[in-house]
Amino acid sequence: MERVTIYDVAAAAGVSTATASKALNGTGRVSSETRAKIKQVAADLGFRPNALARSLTRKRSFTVGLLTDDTYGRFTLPVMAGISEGLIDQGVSVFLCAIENNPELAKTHVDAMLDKQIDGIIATGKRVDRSLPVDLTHLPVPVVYALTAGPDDAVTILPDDSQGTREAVGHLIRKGRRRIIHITGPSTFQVVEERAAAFFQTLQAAGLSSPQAAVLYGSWSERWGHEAVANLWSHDERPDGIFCGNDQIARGVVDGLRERNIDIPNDVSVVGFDNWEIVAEQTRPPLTTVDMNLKELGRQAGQALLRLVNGEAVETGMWRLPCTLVVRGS
Amino acid sequence: MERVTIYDVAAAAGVSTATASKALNGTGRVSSETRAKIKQVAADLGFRPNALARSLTRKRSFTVGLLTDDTYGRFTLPVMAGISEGLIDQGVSVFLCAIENNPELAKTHVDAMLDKQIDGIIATGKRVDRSLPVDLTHLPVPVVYALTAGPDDAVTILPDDSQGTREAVGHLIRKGRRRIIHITGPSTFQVVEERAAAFFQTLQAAGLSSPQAAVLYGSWSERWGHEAVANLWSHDERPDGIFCGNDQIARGVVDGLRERNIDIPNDVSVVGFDNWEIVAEQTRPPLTTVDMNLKELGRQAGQALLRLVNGEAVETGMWRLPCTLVVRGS
DNA sequence: TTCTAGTGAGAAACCGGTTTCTCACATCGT
DNA sequence: ACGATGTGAGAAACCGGTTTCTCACTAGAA
Repeated sequence: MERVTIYDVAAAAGVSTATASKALNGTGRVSSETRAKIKQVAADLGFRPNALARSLTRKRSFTVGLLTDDTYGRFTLPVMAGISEGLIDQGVSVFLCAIENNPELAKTHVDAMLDKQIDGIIATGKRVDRSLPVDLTHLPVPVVYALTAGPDDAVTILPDDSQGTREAVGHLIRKGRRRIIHITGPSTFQVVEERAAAFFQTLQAAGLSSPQAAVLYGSWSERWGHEAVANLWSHDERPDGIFCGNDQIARGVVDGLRERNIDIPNDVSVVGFDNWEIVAEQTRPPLTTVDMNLKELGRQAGQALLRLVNGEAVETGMWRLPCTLVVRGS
Repeated sequence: MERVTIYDVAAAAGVSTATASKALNGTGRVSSETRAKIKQVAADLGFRPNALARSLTRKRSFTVGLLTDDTYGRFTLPVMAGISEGLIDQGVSVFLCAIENNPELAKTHVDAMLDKQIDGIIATGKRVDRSLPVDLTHLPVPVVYALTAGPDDAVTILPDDSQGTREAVGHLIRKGRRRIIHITGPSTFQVVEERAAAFFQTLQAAGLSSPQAAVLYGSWSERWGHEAVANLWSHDERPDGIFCGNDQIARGVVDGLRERNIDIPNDVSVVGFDNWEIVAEQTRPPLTTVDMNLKELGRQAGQALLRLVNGEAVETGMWRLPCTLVVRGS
């Protein structure tokens, strides 16, 4: 079970390791016959270069670190899958580190990754207006931020919440809804503000009235959606279109409406946010919702990091990636 | 931003790199004064050894691979967190590879990890009766299986589904329930069979009748739970205790019962499985459910792998880890 | 024919550590 | 006073690659 080294290949091909290395990597000057022969021998022997040794001289480990504070969350895994998918053909692997909200743990992980000579770091989280509990600004490697706050001069990749909101509200308007409200999370979240602003703007652009009361702030829970419906239906002025801040709220809203025997989507249309399939598909009826394309976001984060690692120029600042409306039954 | 090497430390301390290495690692023969001095110098200079170089000679990379087919799932992340938590103090990092159900992708990832000289692999999945789409039996590194099927002579770590079932059903019995049924997933799943068997056994041991109809097989969805309740309540013989195969089914059951104005937990008690907090806590009332302690499972998988890597003896076969009943309002 | 330029290949240094082996020197017993 | 033993430290080899630099040889130009 001994690994085949480049020495074995060189010996078997009757050349020096220098020539073998050059032949296999397509660098330096080697005649095409020699190159072909060495490649053949390497293939026959099942030679696989030791990435550690290679990294040592190349000063590139083909490894990136993914830092997240979203241990149980639903955001990290799709982002991770996207990163990994976008980088695997370049031979890049991903260290995933879940650091909860623990600064010491974060530091430990960052140090460990640095010691292992990672080429760069992608920081990701669950809130775009909070940064991870560790300072990544003066590291010897580039850092890309995804779904979490980073410094202004870094690349930060986020979903386009405004555009997603326009998609959602536009859909409601096209469905003929006129009394549209927005039930969302705590106003302390930046995305909540952003979506609320886009919400008002879209209504206004469509010439629809937008009373102050049209946005209800609460928590990110089903319970809040349920409760909001109870409040709304205790008054006379009832909406016919509801745009929710996430799928859990939407789920609570739909359940609340169904308990009142309100026909979805004929009497009231509901649109969620996140496209968390496990929630959206099991809601009765299945939720129409906004997908943030997290996998694509991860992929772009990976590509951006790789360009930075290669010293290529990358536009810094916030990148906004479009969301997609997924139309289902609500 | 140049990294400090052991040469810098040695030079600054006026010793050879051999002595510096021995002093810093506590190996070889070095006088305690010299050792102290070198350590001091290393600390002053902020020396951090290059893990790549170290791995090259030590033939230990302090890196393990985690292979999973559970891209969006809720199982992988807790397991991962447990592994990482249990290994980080030993300086071990984790490569996470989401391989979906794609054999080629799996092979690519495994090869990449092997090239990077990982010390071992943990294979994890979403079904204990399915193996990953890649053969891990003849690898040059040890493999531990968690929540997925592995060969008989390997270490496979699983939750103790039977014990979890006993906890759940025992709880119902202690609550005075006498007509207990089990609503669960497809009978093609091994865990479904296992839990059903433990279910019957527990009832029998308590001297309760166990009609064949007491186990209802369906899908892992809320919809199925909802539907099962509709079927049950269209007959006369109604249960007063329901043990569900997962929290989503339980969620459907609870919703179905609430729609029928049945008082939970006074008229009927419901127990779920998984303790998927996002579901269990938002159910009204919150779900009493079985927690599989996935984080602990991950931790143990990590420890077991590390022992194998160190060449220590580890008992092979299936390890069953106890589940914990989490009592909430249902 | 001689000088120059170009080509293919290898020796050796290097990346940054670890480890073996050797050796000078101090200590001890007799 | 002398050999046996023990101790601290360094030279050098090594891990498995990559890369620079040198060199022999060939071909073309003058």
